[in-house]
This record gives sequence, structure tokens and C-alpha cells, in this order.
Amino acid sequence: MKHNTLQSPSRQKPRRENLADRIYEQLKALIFNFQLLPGDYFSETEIAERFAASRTPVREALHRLHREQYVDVHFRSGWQVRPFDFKVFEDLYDLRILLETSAIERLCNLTELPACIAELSAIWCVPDVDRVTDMTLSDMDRSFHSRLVQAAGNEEMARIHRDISERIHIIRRLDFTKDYRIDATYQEHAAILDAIQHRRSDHAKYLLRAHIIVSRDEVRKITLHMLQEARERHM
Amino acid sequence: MKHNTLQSPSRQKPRRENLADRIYEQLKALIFNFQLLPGDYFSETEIAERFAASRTPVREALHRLHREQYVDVHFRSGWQVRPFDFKVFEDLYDLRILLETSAIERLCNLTELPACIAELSAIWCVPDVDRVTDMTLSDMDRSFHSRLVQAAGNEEMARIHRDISERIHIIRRLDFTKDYRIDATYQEHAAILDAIQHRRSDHAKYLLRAHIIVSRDEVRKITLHMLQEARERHM
DNA sequence: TTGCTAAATCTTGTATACAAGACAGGATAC
DNA sequence: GTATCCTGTCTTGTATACAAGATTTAGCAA
Repeated sequence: MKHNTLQSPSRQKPRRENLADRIYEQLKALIFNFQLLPGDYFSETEIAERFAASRTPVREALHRLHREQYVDVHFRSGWQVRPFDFKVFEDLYDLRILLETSAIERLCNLTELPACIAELSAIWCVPDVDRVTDMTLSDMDRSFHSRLVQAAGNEEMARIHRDISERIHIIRRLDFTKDYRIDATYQEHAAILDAIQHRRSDHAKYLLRAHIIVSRDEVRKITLHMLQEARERHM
Repeated sequence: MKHNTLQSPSRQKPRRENLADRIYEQLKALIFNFQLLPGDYFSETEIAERFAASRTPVREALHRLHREQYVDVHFRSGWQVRPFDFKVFEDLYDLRILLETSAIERLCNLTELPACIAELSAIWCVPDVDRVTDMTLSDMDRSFHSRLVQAAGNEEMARIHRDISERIHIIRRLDFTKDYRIDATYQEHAAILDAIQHRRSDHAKYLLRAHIIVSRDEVRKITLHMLQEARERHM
């Protein structure tokens, strides 16, 4: 193979929108919205017809979703939305706790905190009346935790944290339908930020762990509830 | 879209070998062996001709390598082996330390250790003469650390640990060319296993952290050395 | 009704054709 | 000499055709 037959492109192009990406996003949305249910079988042709595209970009999107554990491919027998696996979510939550407490540890060892922390405080450490809700609380919560990890400066940890947060998000959203969690979320985030700003590492980690475990337990209940409902539907 | 137009395939098929997977592996090998150098540009057609295949499976392999951070795609301007980024490897090492110390912590809290730990001891806690070397030390080392994380029981952590270990492996292999590291590796692994078996969590974590940091520093030196050589070649 | 066989249908995997744009190099204007 | 524009070549992105096999279903026998 000849090397360097291509010249170096002058600039990094902004990866203009392509069909495969669009289909990827929309397909993921279908899965997130339970329009494609865990366990459902479908074919590339079906998806291609639905999006008025050819199989090529659909395949690219599906293989990407496969790598990200959302769907499974069966050789010459179609695709399947990966069924919920209870343990996977438990494991992902534990991994989140690990990454986020590590981030807190690192942040608390800094003499000067990144500007990002002050920005988070401006969002979360506010009286009730100043609370903005242009995002859903679910998205705001995800953003809070992601930015916390990002602020610690390890890009790889941040990238993985984003990925697993998104995977959890499928089921996590369902939690925030309950109003009483809104106040609690604000208070808990504010307390965590406060502890970080006072460099109380262990306390911050303790608060965060408790905060995430509440989520995990809620999700556990939701999962059980969904399984129950699914069973009833099929009886 | 009609749901469930497909019936459930009776069995999980063993995903028979396909061309895209083969090309993916071979392409990764090319990158690992520095036959494709970081920074090199190439096109899908070149790769396809080299492997006597069409662009379709090549594209699938390349997109997979892209998601795994090995290559970059430039819109209508070819592909590029992602240049080495020093900080990425540093970050990956820190993530490894985090995952592995977490695994040790968990293992040390078990009343009964998984059988896997005894198996590892059988490999690493042996006198010099009993050392087997059917694998390269580099592969054995990777296997040791992966199995340690696997033993802790969190599948997601184990999966991510495997992925990052593989990414580090590109450069990590170069370290084990030095003979004096062989003895050290055996001793350090044995010491870590011993500490785990005696439930000395903090000590095991301390040993492991030191063990990985040595690797990281070696890699750092290698990277600097390679950069130096590359500079000299281009002068 | 039940069980078996074979063809018809449908699936993914792969090769190829086409489209739209990026890039290099040369011609041209000045 | 220098800058600009044009054109040909090469690139990836997308659509489509074909291959090989898995699944289903119709048909038939007992």
C-alpha cells in the first residue's frame, strides 16, 4: 500500500450532516421513546423505508447502535432492540459513582477550582424562584453530573461518563416525572457544590454517592414496575 | 413501521466470521505494528485494494476504528490514522488505575474470593523456573489486569477496562522489550495477589498504583523517544 | 391432527454504480 | 512574479444489485 498518497487536508472539516448520523439519532430516539421496545425485532429494510433512505446509511447507524449496546444483530435474521438487563443498569450506576467521586476527589485537591464549578453554582445554588426550567430537570441533572466530571480534566473519563449517562438516560428520564424529586435534586446538587467549594472531599463524595443511589433505587423500582406491566400485557 | 414482523430467531447465532470483522482486525494490526503510522493519510479504495475486497466492509471496519478513536475521517478527503496524543495516554492510565483499584477494593470486601484469583496466583506466584511464556509478557500482563477487574463482577467496568487496555497496548508493548521488567512484573503481580488474598485492600491498591505508574512513566519515555526519532527522520 | 420436506420469501453481507464536493495543478489575467 | 479561476481527478456518502443462507410456510403423507 502506498502511504501518503493523499495530501494533508488543510483544515478539519466540520463533518457536515450526513444521513447516517441523522438516522442514528432518530433511531436512538425511537428506542428512547419506547416506539421500538426492548426485544422488538426489525429489519434494515423496514428502517430504510421508514426513513426513505437506502440500507447503506441505515446499516451504518445500526452498527453504531450495536457497538453502543442498544441493538443486536442476528446473522441474516434481522435486528433486535436489546432487551433490558437489570444488572447492566446497576453496573452503570456503580461506574458513574466511581467516575464522579473520583472527579470530586480531584477537584477538591485543586487550589483553584475551574470556572465551570462557579457556573454550576449559579445554576443550582439559587432560591426556588430563580430556578429556570428551559431544559427538563432530567437533562439538567445529566448536564450537572457530566460537567462535574468534565471539570476534573480527564477527557477519557468524561467521554465514558457521557456515554454511560446516555445509556442510563433511557430509563432515568422516567424518574423525573415525580415532582417531589425536583426540590431534592436542587438541594442535593447545591450541597455537593458547596462541599466541593469548601474542599470537603469526603463529605462531597458521601453526598454524591447518596444522591446517585437514590436515582439507582428509583430506576430499580421503575424497572420492576415496567416488567410487571409488560407481564400483565402479555397475560 | 410494522413491529414484530420478524419472528424471534430460535438461537443466538455465533456471528460467523465476516469480511468486515477480518478487515477491522487486520487494519488494527497495521496500526499497532506501525505499518500505518499515526498521521498517515489513506483512502478507502487503497485499503479495499490491499485486502482484495470492496469498499463496503472496509468502510464498516474504518467507522468502527473511528468510534474507537484510532482513525479520523475527513469529509471527501480521505482517512487519517489519529496522531498520538500524549495526554490521552496519561488519561487512560489514570482511568485504569481508578478501575483497577476499585476492583481491588471490591474484591477485598468479599469473604470468599472468586476462583479466578487462585488461577491468577497459579500463574504469577511461582518460582522463576516455573514461569511459562507461551504468551508474550505484554499479553500476560494485560490479561492479569483484565481478569482482576473482571473478577470484581462489574461487567461494564470490565468492558471499558478491556477497551482502554487495548488502546494503551499500541504503545505499551514497546515497554516489555526490556528484560529487567520481566522479573519486576512477576514480583509486583505476585505481591498484589498476595495482598488481596490477605484482604489488605489499601496495601494492594498502593502496590497496583505504583505498578501502573511505572508502566505509565515507561510509556511516557517511549513516547518522547518516538517523537524525537520522528523529528530526526523529518529533518 | 401431526410431522416432515421443499420451495418461496426474507434476511444480512458484499460488490458496484452514481452523486456531490474537495483538492491539485495548470492556464490565464495583470 | 503573483493571484485567480477553471478543470480534471480523487474522495467519501448514498443507492442499488447480487450472493448466500436462515426462516417460514405451503404441501403432502401418515
